[in-house]
Amino acid sequence: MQAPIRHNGSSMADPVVTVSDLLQPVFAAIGGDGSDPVVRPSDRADAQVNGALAIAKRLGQSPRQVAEAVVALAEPVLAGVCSGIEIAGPGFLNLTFTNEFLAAQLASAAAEERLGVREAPVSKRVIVDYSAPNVAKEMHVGHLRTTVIGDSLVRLLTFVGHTVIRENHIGDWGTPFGMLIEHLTDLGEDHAAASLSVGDLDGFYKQARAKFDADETFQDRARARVVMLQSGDAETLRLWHLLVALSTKHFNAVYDKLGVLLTDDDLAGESIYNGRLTEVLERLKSAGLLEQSDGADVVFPPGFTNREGEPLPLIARNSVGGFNYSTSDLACVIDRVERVRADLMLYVVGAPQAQHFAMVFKVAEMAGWLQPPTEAVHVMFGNVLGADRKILKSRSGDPLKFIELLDEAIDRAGTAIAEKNPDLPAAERAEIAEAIGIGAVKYADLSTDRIKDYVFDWDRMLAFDGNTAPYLQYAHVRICSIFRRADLQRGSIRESQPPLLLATPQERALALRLLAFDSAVWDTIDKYSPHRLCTYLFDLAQDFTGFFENCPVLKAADEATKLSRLLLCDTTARVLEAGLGLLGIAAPERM
RNA sequence: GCUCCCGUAGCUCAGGGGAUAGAGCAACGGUUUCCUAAACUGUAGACGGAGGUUCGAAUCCUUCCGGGAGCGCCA
Repeated sequence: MQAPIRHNGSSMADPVVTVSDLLQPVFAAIGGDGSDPVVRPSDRADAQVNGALAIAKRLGQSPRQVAEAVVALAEPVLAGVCSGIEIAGPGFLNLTFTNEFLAAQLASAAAEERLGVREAPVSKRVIVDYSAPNVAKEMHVGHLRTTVIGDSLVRLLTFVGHTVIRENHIGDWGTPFGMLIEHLTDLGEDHAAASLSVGDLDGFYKQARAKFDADETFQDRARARVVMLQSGDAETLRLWHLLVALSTKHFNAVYDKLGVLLTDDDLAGESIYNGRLTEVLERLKSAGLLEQSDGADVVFPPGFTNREGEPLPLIARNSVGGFNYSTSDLACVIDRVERVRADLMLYVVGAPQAQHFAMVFKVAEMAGWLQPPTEAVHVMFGNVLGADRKILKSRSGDPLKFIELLDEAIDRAGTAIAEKNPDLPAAERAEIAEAIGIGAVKYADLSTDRIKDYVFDWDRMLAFDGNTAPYLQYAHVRICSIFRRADLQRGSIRESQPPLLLATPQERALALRLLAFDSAVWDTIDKYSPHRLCTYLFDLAQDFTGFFENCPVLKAADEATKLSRLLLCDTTARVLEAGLGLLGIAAPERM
């Protein structure tokens, strides 16, 4: 058997990557430097190579001839890798891999911790800005996408070797805090703390707002309190800290239940930039960017217009001398570039903010704070809709509370489990209900293209068929079940390294899919689109069940086949678990 | 009015220059002495319209039609 093809000791288990690598010199020889072989997975072969068509076009030659020239050079290079190279259609090459090659690549991937996924060529410092709830407000369904998508991106980027810094840009500053602090003093600290720790942040906020709207003297107190807060009055800051602490306790309860990585160490609220806002203004001024407009200090980035078709400014300081979130976001860019020394900043924030961030990034570029290769990306996303195709609301019309959403998910999952698998020990059931319920919510969110709105549907996300978390988790459970039946440790199969025999179409298909984990992860990272990983995992689960139905494992015809299939099972389980893990979803051993 | 995002099967979604556009639900069939049928499997069904670029377009460009969002001192 041929040794796995590897380069520089780095992981190269993905056949598409390996073959692309091998064909690079062949295409360079025929089409010149930079000719891309364009190797892709294919429905009608193990892989297809499309690059000959592009060369033919550039050289003005017949595609067929170019393809033949490629084949002539490629055959020796791909000896042992491909059992067949066929020219098809206008000039595609259809590749069929040898079983030996696939087995060797898969053995190589299975031997690795990262299951064949390539490490990032350059390790970057990446900031992922996500979740960003508001202090003294209940987290609601509007925070679902940013939290879940951001967390998955953190896991993915970490997995391939980047240094990832999580930043939770909580809304802990601004004019509402005057009214909130005054309401706090009215209630009395102890009473307020008690009521807030029960988790009724919205009630507190609404009471404060109602008082503010109805009572002029309260308004005056609130305004005065804002000034005290901004001037750093010690007592006011103490009360403010109290509000922040009570709120973050609530955030953490949600994060805990949701199973995301965010902790108090990741808090980077708006308030931390407060001391640097005048600096932003000065630096904009010395860069010659600052202009006066209607009494405000503004910057006019090119390419933005307002309703009247006039240039649209980014307002750095308003006409009464106040700063706003544009100023704060600019200070934030400076901080991330100059203090944190980030190479890449991901802002996981909803699509409605697209123009705001485009303007902030543009101004930061103009001021020279944001320069290549440092990059800021607005990872935007659409809304979560209800059955009526409007933004998801609770029965009362308020935004759906995040914590209630999660409780309902766990509750529904628990009911389903009790029904489908009543034999499960009660102690285990609660834990599994959480894995299934939370997984379902996260997967429903991650599995559609983030840019689009999606319709929130309990029945669909908790269904055990289709592109859902439970379906993927079930595939994993079935594998665990096989090993449990056989009373075998999964690790022992791995260590004994039995030869992989890919005799059936289902085994080959499964092996090919397992080897594509690398491409799937990188494709997901390149586009910051977790749904691509979801699609891959769903395909993997389907390939696995095809294998499961057609290829008996414990009752295989002979011992060698059994061991080979056990290794396929183990590797599948590991990829499923790792893949779900990258989405922040647990893979229980039974359900 | 301007700008951005989205229109793929009855429904919910993939595919974002390559061959015959993939799934899942729902519909109508078939499969359990067998590792969890929470599964597998067969049939039927689609690129909003019109132009253009290209050897090749669901994919890129223009335009129109539909849906959503944003457009100066809130965040």
